[in-house]
Amino acid sequence: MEEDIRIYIIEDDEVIMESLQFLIKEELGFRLTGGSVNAEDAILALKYVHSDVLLLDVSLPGMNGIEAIPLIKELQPDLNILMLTVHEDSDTVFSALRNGAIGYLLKGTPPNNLFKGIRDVLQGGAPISPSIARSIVETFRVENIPVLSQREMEVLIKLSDGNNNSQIAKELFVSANTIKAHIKSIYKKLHVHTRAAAIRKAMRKGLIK
Amino acid sequence: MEEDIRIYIIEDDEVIMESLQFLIKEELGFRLTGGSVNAEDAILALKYVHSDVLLLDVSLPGMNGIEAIPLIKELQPDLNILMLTVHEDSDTVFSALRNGAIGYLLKGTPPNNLFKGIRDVLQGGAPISPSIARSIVETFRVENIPVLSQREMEVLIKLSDGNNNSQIAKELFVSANTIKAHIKSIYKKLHVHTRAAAIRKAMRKGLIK
DNA sequence: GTTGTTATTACCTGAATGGGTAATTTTTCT
DNA sequence: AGAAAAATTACCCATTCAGGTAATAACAAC
Repeated sequence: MEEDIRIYIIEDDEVIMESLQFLIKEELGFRLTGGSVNAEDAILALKYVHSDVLLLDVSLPGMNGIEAIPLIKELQPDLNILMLTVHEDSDTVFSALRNGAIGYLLKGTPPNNLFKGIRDVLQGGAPISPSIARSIVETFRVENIPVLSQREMEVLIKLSDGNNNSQIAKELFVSANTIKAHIKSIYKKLHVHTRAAAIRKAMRKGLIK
Repeated sequence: MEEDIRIYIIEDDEVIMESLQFLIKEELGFRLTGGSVNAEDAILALKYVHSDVLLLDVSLPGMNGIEAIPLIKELQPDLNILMLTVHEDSDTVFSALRNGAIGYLLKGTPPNNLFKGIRDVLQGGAPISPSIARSIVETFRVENIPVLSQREMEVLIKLSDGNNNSQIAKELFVSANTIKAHIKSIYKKLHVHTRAAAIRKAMRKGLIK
């Protein structure tokens, strides 16, 4: 009773795009959620379409795939990004990984390897050098420590003390509406939607003790 | 514009009790919130009376002062407990400190020292060996790790993931009311009143990661 | 065999939260 | 000087939370 793996594709080459779409549509356990021919369009679409895996071409017209990664991660932090590349150029791959991609697939790879790579990701692996690559990735990735403004930090700390919005407002001599605004902003930066989750994430990231 | 320091006394010796009550009533900046002649009565009263400092006689009829400490701490975790003792018996003092008392006052102490001792506490000190005692206390105190039941832990973890009550209810196959009950119980054990504070405390205590 | 803890559910109420949108002011960076 | 980011406030709305009270059942401890 597994759910389909939802896949989104960003690829400008028509032939490759159609071939990938065809393969995914036909393969059991996979579902296509959409596709774009450039990063800019994709970023607009990805605000609304949620997927498990993104196949992202490295070379795109306009913004290239690697530049797009952090922007996409902003939208969907938990989306697993796999780069699509023609040859295994280590510089390219490394900067992709450093930016937040989880692995890469070679464009010439046979369908079965492609599917295996995608399934690997969902099981916590990283395609191509399955396990080792993953640990390298973790090491190299620049720990995306969210930057909260000074004011947001003050709010966060009081939040963690168990204060509610109006209590914080009083202590900081501003209106409760302001505190709400700050908290919304904190949620956005930490990618959470509740106070409880915000505190946990903030503690894990070392923002508060 | 300082607020009065609110003091509660538990002392079975009538003479000493009256003498302390008199002193506190007369002294500027101090206010008596109540008194009991034994721990059992006090525990009932302390459910309703909030104070800053509790003067607690070591030797009491029935439950002694030291045994009473953890029970009182359950009711008012932030209450500063000062033991009243006749002689500086280190065993007694140490077990009091280990149980959660913050310091001790000798019964023969002149009024001014008494007041100073109490003021010390409110300023983060610990009477008798003002600063050093404090750090010793912290070291010796058995870290009262709250014991959450298995079910409460499950709820806590899901809470920290940012789930709300009804989401947790679904995942655990019980009603949202049940989750509410568990969360209330968690709050009681952790001495908090909000989710945010619960998460922080739980993380600090190592209950969750 | 009674007492205590845990788990479960329910109902009520007022307060608080999270999300959306929008606008102004101040700071900061370029 | 002009653009971008941070801080401020406001209003609306539906949902959620926190606290209080209460009751039942299962199970362990004493």
